[in-house]
Amino acid sequence: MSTKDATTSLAFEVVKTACSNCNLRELCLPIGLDADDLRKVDELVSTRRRLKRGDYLYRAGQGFESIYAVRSGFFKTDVLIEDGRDQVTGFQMTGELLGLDGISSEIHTCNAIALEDSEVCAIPFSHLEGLSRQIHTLQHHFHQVMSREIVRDHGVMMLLGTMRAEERLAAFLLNLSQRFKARGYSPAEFNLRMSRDEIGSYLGLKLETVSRAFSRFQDEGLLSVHQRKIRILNTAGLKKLMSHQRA
Amino acid sequence: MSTKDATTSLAFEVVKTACSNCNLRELCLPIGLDADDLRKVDELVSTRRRLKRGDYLYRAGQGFESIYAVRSGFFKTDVLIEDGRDQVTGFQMTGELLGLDGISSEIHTCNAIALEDSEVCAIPFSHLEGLSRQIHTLQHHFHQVMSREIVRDHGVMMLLGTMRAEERLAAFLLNLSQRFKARGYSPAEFNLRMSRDEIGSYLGLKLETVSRAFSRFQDEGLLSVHQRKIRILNTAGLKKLMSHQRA
DNA sequence: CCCGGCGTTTGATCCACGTCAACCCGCTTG
DNA sequence: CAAGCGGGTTGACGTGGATCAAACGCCGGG
Repeated sequence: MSTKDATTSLAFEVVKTACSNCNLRELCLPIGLDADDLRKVDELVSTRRRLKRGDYLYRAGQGFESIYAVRSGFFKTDVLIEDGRDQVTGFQMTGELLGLDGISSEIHTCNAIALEDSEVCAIPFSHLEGLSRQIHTLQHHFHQVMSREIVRDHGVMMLLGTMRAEERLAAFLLNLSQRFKARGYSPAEFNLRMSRDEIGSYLGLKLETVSRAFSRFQDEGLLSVHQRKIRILNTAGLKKLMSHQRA
Repeated sequence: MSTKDATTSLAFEVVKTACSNCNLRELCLPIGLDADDLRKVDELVSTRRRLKRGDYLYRAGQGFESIYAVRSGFFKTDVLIEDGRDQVTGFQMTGELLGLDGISSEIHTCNAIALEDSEVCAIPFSHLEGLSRQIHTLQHHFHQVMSREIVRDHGVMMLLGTMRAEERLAAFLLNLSQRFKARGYSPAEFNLRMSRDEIGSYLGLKLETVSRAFSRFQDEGLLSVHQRKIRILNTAGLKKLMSHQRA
C-alpha cells in the first residue's frame, strides 16, 4: 500500500457518482461528448459498490445484468472447471471494465475478486445498450472496448502457447508497467497486488517457477524485487528477453 | 473433401446474396426479425467474397472496415510476432464471424486464411453499427457474439494454461465435434481441414506431440484416424480424459 | 510406372518446468 | 516473546513434451 494509493482513494471519497466529473473519464468514455450526452451517461452509471480485499464482485454462475468499471483498486478474474483446476484470466485496474463475459449467456462465466479494497461503478447493461443506440460515439467506444478485450486475450494465448517462463514474466511485467504509466503512476516502480501463485496461474506456470524467474531477473540486474515491490531497472533488457528467439 | 461438402457448396452457387433466404440465418441473425428488419439486414450484407484454399481474407496490419460471416468453408486466424513465432488463435467454420479483432484499432491484428475453398459475406462495420442502433435485437445479438468470443478465448487460455497434451487434443476434438453437430453434420465423423502443425500451433504443442496423441487415442480405441479423417469411437472416454485430474 | 515432395508417424534423447520438500521471513495472535 | 502461519525462496529430482532424426505413405507429374 503505497502513499500514492492511499491519497488516491482518499480523493475518491469525496467525488460524487457522476461520470462528468470523474477523473477517469478519458479512460472510460469516448472523448468529445457534449454536455447533454454527458448528463445522460451520468444517469447510466447508477450505483457504486465498495469492496474489501478478497470480496467477490460477482461469481461464475450468477445472473448477469451489469458490467462494472473499476474506479479504484485492483481485481482478478478467474475461471474454474469441475475437476478443481482454475486459471486467472486477467487482472483489472482503475478504468478497466469487468463482466463482459456475462453478456453472451446472461450468466457470469468467471469470478471477479478484489485484490485490494476497491470501488466500482455498476453499469446496467440494458441501459448501456439503450444509450448506445442514441449516442454513436458511445456505441463505437463500447465496441472498441470489447474488441480490445479480444485482442488482449489473443496476446495471452500467444504468451501461453509460444513463450517460455522468463519471456512470459517479462511480458507480464512490461504490460503492468505500461498500464501503470498510462494512469500516471511510475512505470518503473510499483507494487504487485497479486501473489506469486496468482501470477503463475495467469501465466500458466507454477509459483516456484515464477519465483525463480524473479530471482534470475534480479541476479541479471533487470529488476529489484522486494516481496511485491518491483522496480524495473532495465526495460530494454526485459523487452529483448521477451522477444528472444528460443536458442 | 466429402460428398456432403461438395453438394453444399454447389447449393450456395445459386442462392442470392440475401440473409432473408440464407440457410445460415439462425446462426448469424437474431431470431424473430420481422420482414421489414430482414430487408434492412439484406442491404447490410453488401458483398460476398469467394476464396480459394490458401487465400488470405485479410492480413494483420490491413485497415479494418468489415467483419465477415463464413458462408461456407473453413478458416484459421493467426497472429505473429516480430521474432517469427506465430500462433493460430482460432478456426472458423460456417456461420461464424471473422474480424472482430479489428474493431478496436481499425486495423486487423491477425491474418485470416481459408483452409479450403470458401465463401464469406462482408458486413461493413459502420453499417452494422448504424443498423444495430435501429434494431435492438440485432444490437443485442451482436454484443452476445462478441461476448461469446471472449468466453471462448478464456476457454482456450484455460486449455493452454492448465491442460496437458492429451487433454488439449481431446478438448479440441470434442469442440469440433459439437460444432459440426450444430451444423447438421455428423459429430462422430469428420474431416480435419487443418494440418497437425496448425492444430499444434492452436493447442500450444508441436506437431509431433499432436501426432503422438492421435496415435495413443487410436491405440486406446477412442478414435479412428486416417490422415485427416477422424471418427470418434468413444465420446465419453474423451470427455473423461479431458477433465481428468493430473495424477 | 517410377520419382520427388510434403505431411505425418515414430523413435531416441534432451531439457525446461513441475513436483516435492526444506527453510526463511514478516506478521499476527495469545 | 513464543508460536503459528501464509507467502516466498531455494534446492534436488522427475517427467512431459520439445528436439533431432529417420522413415513412411499418399499423391501428382513426367
